[in-house]
Amino acid sequence: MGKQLTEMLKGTLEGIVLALLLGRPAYGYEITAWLRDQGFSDIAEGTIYALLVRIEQRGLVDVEKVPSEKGPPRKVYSLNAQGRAYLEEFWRNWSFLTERLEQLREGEQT
Amino acid sequence: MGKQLTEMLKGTLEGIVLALLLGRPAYGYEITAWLRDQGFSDIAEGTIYALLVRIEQRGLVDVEKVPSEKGPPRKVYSLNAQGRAYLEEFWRNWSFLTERLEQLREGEQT
DNA sequence: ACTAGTACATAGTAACGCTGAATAGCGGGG
DNA sequence: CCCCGCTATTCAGCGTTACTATGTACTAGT
Repeated sequence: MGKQLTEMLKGTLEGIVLALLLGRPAYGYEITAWLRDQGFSDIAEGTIYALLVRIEQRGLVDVEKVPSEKGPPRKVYSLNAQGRAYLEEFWRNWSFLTERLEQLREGEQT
Repeated sequence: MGKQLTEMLKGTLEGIVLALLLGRPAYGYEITAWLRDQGFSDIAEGTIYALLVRIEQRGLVDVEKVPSEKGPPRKVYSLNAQGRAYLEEFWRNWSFLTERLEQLREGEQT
């Protein structure tokens, strides 16, 4: 992964995962695979698990342990009320940033 | 500044400053003031100066020392060829990110 | 027994932005 | 004169994040 994109992901990756969890509950391994599908070519598994631990400790998600037929039990995460509020704040901040950058980008071709 | 936005700025603030410098050369104090104007209400001065040192050491900008009538001499930064290339890469990465997030945000109201 | 695929966890590292303080030059008011 | 306020830059120390690399554990197929 490019160093630039890695830095940009800081703070954003969390929002991406929370947004995904708003749509449907999911577990770490699944999320990693989905991200790779989306073009985040080599996001390390460790990154996702660490992130999930963080958002769990902050009380943004509920966790349920679900046995799997193909390996160790899955920890299925789902967004709770606090997580939804946090996600909304994320979108507000994201909008703020994109607006500023859009302006900058347009001003460019003057 | 919100913690969320602080994290989102990582990697992005650098692009913002480079994009600004593409438009016109500027010095640290000026850049800080401009950012505050743009709504980045309390970006620390120290942050900008550290960032400027970084991009200078990476050879993305040229520096010229210009005496000031109102204080110590200014270090005026201007984007060079390498910096312009780096900025283009930044915009590519930024586009990638915004596209992914736009998709996620739309999928939300389903 | 060995391998591969599934699934989670963690210690150590690097990079970035923030906090808080220090330094330095110049102007004007008490 | 001296201190205050504005301009302008610098630096040490901190917290957070994503990456690297490795380890654990369960199941199925050979």
